[in-house]
Amino acid sequence: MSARPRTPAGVGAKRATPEAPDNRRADLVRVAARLFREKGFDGTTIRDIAHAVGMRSGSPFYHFASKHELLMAVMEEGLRLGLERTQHVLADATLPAAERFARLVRTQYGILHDTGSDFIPVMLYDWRSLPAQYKRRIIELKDRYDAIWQRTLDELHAQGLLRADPRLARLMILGAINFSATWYRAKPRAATRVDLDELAAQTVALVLHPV
Amino acid sequence: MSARPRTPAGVGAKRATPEAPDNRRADLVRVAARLFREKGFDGTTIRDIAHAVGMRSGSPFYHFASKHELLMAVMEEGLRLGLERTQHVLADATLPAAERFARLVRTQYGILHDTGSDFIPVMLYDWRSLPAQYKRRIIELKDRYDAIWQRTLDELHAQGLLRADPRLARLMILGAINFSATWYRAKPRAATRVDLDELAAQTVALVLHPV
DNA sequence: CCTACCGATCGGTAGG
DNA sequence: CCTACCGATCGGTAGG
Repeated sequence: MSARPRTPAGVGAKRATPEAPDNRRADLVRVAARLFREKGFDGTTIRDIAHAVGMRSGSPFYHFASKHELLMAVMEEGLRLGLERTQHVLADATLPAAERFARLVRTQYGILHDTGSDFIPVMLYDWRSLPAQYKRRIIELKDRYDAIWQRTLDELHAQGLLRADPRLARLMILGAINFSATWYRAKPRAATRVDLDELAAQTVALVLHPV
Repeated sequence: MSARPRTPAGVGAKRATPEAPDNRRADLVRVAARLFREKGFDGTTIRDIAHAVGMRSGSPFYHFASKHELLMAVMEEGLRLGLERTQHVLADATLPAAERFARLVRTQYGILHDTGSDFIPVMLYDWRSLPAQYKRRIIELKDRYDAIWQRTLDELHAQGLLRADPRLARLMILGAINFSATWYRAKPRAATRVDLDELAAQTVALVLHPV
């Protein structure tokens, strides 16, 4: 009956080992992301999450005041990680806009489909379940995300490489990519397999109009 | 206790008025679609649905064996209606592929956003909640839907108007359109308003490469 | 289609 | 972080 506690290794440490300070909370967020993605927010119980990290059913409430707060933590973590990866694409300021765009697209596919990248799909598909008061906070982060894309798309439009209103283009392109969360599987029948590099290249080919 | 009445439309019909034969079932499907779309399948109770059509909480089970069967009916109705509208676009065989494509796109936006068109969004966002046994039936209809799009996209690709693998193009284009279910509102601040005609035109501009 | 109801589940809490 | 538990909700059913 016990697959449980995980003795604190440190001397007087209460819950944090020196090597991994307070990673129980992080465990909960990561596992919750995976389960929410698989079964949805409503389809996942606190008990599911607790047991998946070796806790009893009441214990997650020691780390989170409510199930909704855990949902918000998942989304926040997703945007934090996503922003980091996305901003990294812009580090090289000498890159032509078209090349920068190709990397943004590839990065977004990674954010959706890399192993352990369950946070953003949860945000996309369980947005409805997030209480309004938490939404504001997440929207703030999401706006910074969008702004990065918008700058590059505006450039492409100015260069004549993008033939649609840049704001709508952003919504449509991110829509096309994000929707892959509903159909893309890393391991389909080997024959039909498309990897993320190929998928990204095809996305670029679809929307960029060479001059 | 099989819940399978279906009033015979004939002489001794029990609950059906002459003007509206057996429209209680249809009422349930329509109202369920709206509520599922707004609050999700798990976020909507049978009581919500029953009360919205003026029934008591147990009565929907006179028409549907389970909540899941009601969900399937919603999706089935959506695909039936969607297939009808989509096939209608193909009626004029003389239309050039590009024009046919433009109409397919516009039709799909209508299917997502016209008043009362809540069925397909439910399919898109609550697919996870449909039991596997029902999925097969819905997938069959969905495949016919996809096939219509695929034929037109294959033509566009052959004509050099579409610069991506046609199968991936279908997934990406329908993704871009379908994702509008998450952000498009018919009545935003009047200034930023985009109507469905404009949205469709911009989508075509984004992906078609004029030769 | 209604009344009356049940069994199970679930988020959350008290107290240690 | 665990034990033990509660109140509410919910899908579904019996019987008319």
